[in-house]
Amino acid sequence: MNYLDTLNPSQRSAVEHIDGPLMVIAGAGSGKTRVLTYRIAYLIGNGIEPFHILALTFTNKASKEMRDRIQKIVGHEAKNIWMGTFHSVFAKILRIEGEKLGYTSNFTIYDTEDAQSVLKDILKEWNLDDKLYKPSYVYHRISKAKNALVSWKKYLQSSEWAFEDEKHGRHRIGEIYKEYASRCFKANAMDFDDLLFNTNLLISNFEEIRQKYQQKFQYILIDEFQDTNISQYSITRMLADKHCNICVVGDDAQSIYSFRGANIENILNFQRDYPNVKIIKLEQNYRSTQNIVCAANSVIKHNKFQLEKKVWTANEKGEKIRLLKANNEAEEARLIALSIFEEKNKRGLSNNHFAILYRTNAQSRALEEALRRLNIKYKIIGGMSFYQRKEIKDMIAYLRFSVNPLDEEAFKRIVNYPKRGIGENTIEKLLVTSHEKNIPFWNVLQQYESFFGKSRISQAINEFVTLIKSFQIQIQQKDAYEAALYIAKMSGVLRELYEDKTPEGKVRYENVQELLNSIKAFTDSPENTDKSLTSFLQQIALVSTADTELDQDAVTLMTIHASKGLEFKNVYVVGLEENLFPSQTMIENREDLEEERRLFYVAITRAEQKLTLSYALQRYRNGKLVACEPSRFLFEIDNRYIEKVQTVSSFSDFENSSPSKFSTQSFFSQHSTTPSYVHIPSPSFKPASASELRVGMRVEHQKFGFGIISEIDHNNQRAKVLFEHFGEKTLILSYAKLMIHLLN
DNA sequence: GATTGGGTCGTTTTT
DNA sequence: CGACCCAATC
Repeated sequence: MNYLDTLNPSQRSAVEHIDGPLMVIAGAGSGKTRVLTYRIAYLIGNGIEPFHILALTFTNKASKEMRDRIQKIVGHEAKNIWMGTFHSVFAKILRIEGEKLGYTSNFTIYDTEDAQSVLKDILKEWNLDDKLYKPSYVYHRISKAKNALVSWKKYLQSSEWAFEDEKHGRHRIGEIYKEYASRCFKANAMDFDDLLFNTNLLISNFEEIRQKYQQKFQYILIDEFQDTNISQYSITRMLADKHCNICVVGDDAQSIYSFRGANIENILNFQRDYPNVKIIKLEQNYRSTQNIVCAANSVIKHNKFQLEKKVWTANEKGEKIRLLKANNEAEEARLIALSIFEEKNKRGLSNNHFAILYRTNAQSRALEEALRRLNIKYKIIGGMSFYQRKEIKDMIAYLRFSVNPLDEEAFKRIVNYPKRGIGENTIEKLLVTSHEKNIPFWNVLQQYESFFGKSRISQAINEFVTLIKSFQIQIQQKDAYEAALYIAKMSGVLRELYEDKTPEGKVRYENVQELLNSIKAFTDSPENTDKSLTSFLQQIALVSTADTELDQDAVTLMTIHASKGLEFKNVYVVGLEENLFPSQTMIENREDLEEERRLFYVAITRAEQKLTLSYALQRYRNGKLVACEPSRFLFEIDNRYIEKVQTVSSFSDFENSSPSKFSTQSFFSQHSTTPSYVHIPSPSFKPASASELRVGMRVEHQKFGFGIISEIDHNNQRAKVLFEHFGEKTLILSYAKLMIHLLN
């Protein structure tokens, strides 16, 4: 097996360990994915059947990538490995076995929005103060309980949880939890946490199911183990109970998901639960330069909680880490965009070698604008995903409701969209009757007249019921695509959007078409054996923001959380300001601050060759401009690895630097965003590359901006300039005074 | 029951 | 700045 020869001794011993518990502590960039894939290939090479292997990853993308890589070594057999995220694998199992718990196989998966909407209804009905009982907070609390395997019954009994709630004056959370669980159950729906919670119930309460899956999953592998929660660990432990062939891979220094219930102590628990565990540490980093690795180490050493580990690298020393200071958010974005532009020119890199990482999704705006101005292609991972758009959620709600007519959240979205004359009062009446008499509202709907009598409204409701029933028939008879197409047409959603001729309306129409295309792709793909609509819905409910394809040539913008597991030649980490990163809410708690620092560690270790950090002195928050201080994390990096970059960052800096380097000239242009030409000031100046020349500009003594040279035309002594502006959104130029700055 | 306008409010990270 | 909620009208 020649692929083994490419491994170092630690990696190799991890790969060749077949039986018994194994824990791999893998530092950043130490070839963790490689070890996992080779290990699975090695198991198969040693006669273990692929369908006896269960591999759990953090994102769908990671599992897809791993499956592809295994396939390259072992061939088509890789298809039979059970591989996926915790949520997707257990959703699959629940579809098969869920009846034991009272769910049907076409249960709905409620996303965060659906779940919070259920909670909102309860809080409203119970007249609870929605400041004290914010749906997001209640949801978080219930989620936390579920992930710690605390049922609503236990929650109500436990003094510990009640104590925590009473401390904040929220003594009714237990009751809300109970009501919420009951409503989800009646809707034949599970939220994200239920997928794990119910799997736990299934495996612990049903002997025959436990044995069945213990027998099936003889070899279990878990990636990103540091980010698993109690619920996830409990499932895998029960599954591994018989054969004890469980291999976990993780890095305590990269545990960044405690807000989702991730429990870093699982690493310690694992050693306690499996005393004969073999522990292997992967400490050589193959990804980054020495400077980057050392800087990362100098940061993480400030944390108290960590396993002993020395990450090192044999790579070259590399450049120092650059630190940029900007006056404000917009300028920070400009500096980054400019740096990418110059870096591309200087080293012939392409867009996909760059990533910009930030703490919160909202930070992407300024960056987008700056990149657009320089015509640099970019893509944003996360933020508002395709499936979260209103028109898509509406369309999906039709599909969901047709598949599962108990799905209350889907019902509420579509019952009066497009308009049918069924208003809020009617819906409210309907749902109250359903809850009070304990009759599924789908039944109330069908017998609306016998409850409320004949009226214009009952007419509308009957038509709606007939419509949905026709959809149900389509679903039974046709594949997912044909059924969905029928539903899109007959429901009136397509027509409604088609008739909207505003630009946004057109985009929405196209988006729904795009959704239909993706359903077509789903039914056409030979990899999907189950082509039902149910199966499609299940899959899309669990796609994550990090699953987006990365291969097109664009600069990647994303949160640090979404960047886990990825690597880029050049990385920019922006917004390093106190109260932003580390975030304000994290600063109050010492332990949380450690997690925040791990987040910084993750950000740094994404970079292969060049790392740039930046912060702004002013930033907009709540629409107000506030002064910012540099992040405490910046002071924790050992000075040896940092270079502070003096940037020409404002017009006055520009004007005050050495006068001999300037020349002024008049300048005419139609519009600021179109490229313009400027004359190169001194005939003797022959810039070797575009990046050696910058242009500053002043209009009417106050508006100002910078341009950068994108092309040099030596024959005509002129250069093409792309202008960008700050201070004004659009600036139509009629006359400007230019200052040409020669960097050399 | 639908449509419009004004006012308020808030900001972490995600399966 | 924008998303969301509520009250006042058609």
